[in-house]
Amino acid sequence: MSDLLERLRGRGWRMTSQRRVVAEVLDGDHVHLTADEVHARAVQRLPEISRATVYNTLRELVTLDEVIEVSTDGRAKRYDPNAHHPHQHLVCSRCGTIRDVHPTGDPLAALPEEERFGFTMSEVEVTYRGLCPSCA
Amino acid sequence: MSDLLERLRGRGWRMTSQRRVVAEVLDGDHVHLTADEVHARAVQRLPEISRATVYNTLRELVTLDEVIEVSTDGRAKRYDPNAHHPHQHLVCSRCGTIRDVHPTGDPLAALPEEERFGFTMSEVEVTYRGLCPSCA
DNA sequence: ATCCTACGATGGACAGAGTCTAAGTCAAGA
DNA sequence: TCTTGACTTAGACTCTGTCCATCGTAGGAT
Repeated sequence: MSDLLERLRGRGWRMTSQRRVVAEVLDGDHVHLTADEVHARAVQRLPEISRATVYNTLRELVTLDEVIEVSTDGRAKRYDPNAHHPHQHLVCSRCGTIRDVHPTGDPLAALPEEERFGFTMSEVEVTYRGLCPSCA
Repeated sequence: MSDLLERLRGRGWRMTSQRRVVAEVLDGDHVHLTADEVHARAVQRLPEISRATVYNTLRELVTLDEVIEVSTDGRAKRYDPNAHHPHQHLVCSRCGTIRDVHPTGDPLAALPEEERFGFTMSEVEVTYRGLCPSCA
């Protein structure tokens, strides 16, 4: 993650304690936190940090492709720091747990030319749903 | 869609004018409307219908697998009446247009056993993203 | 080391999407 | 026709996220 801080600095990011803390929180464990969860953890380390700053910082990290935004449930978006290894998500329909998974093959290839309607394809997002072992 | 009304009646649904109107709106053109868009169209036909009723009815239709809930943009959920033909979605990253598409093969098959982490798989949701001809 | 200033942080108001509740209404079976 | 529980309503409320005016400070210039 010091990598991340380095990269950001290299891109002209002004390094503030708030931004550092947000980056550190994301680096913690590779879970998929909501913005408010990130905020809650950030507050542990830097009590004055505001919600707006966390939202702003997350938005920037997404723009810079350092973090992926995932919305698996139509409620709060979740932030996935594992942005440099292409992967998809497996979600438990009951408890909402999210796991990163790696399907075989290129999912884009499954869409035949005549089903692309002249679109310029750029990405595919796959969400597998089911029950996790504890919920099943 | 009269089919739908029949099926719902068969399942013990109390048939009210509000529910009928919501079903008719969904049957209109096969676009992917948000709940508030459904409400706006329902009001044309039944001015007193309330937002809460539209939300309730949509939720029930989703529970009964008569309509699919799609959240492609992390904002308002959209409702897809094409629930009886399995399909996926192609979304324009700029204008948000959604098209139903039919990939080849079973997307579930792409997830190898060892990547399922003991989950009982039930469905896969694939969203292709790109620019539509008008936006490209 | 200090000064400047533009970029970033703050918090509180605001907005969009959706849910809940208490009270009123009505579909459909007796 | 009567009855009753399911359905509807309006509006308050919650949750997620954005905006704005103001204040603070990182980091280059001196």
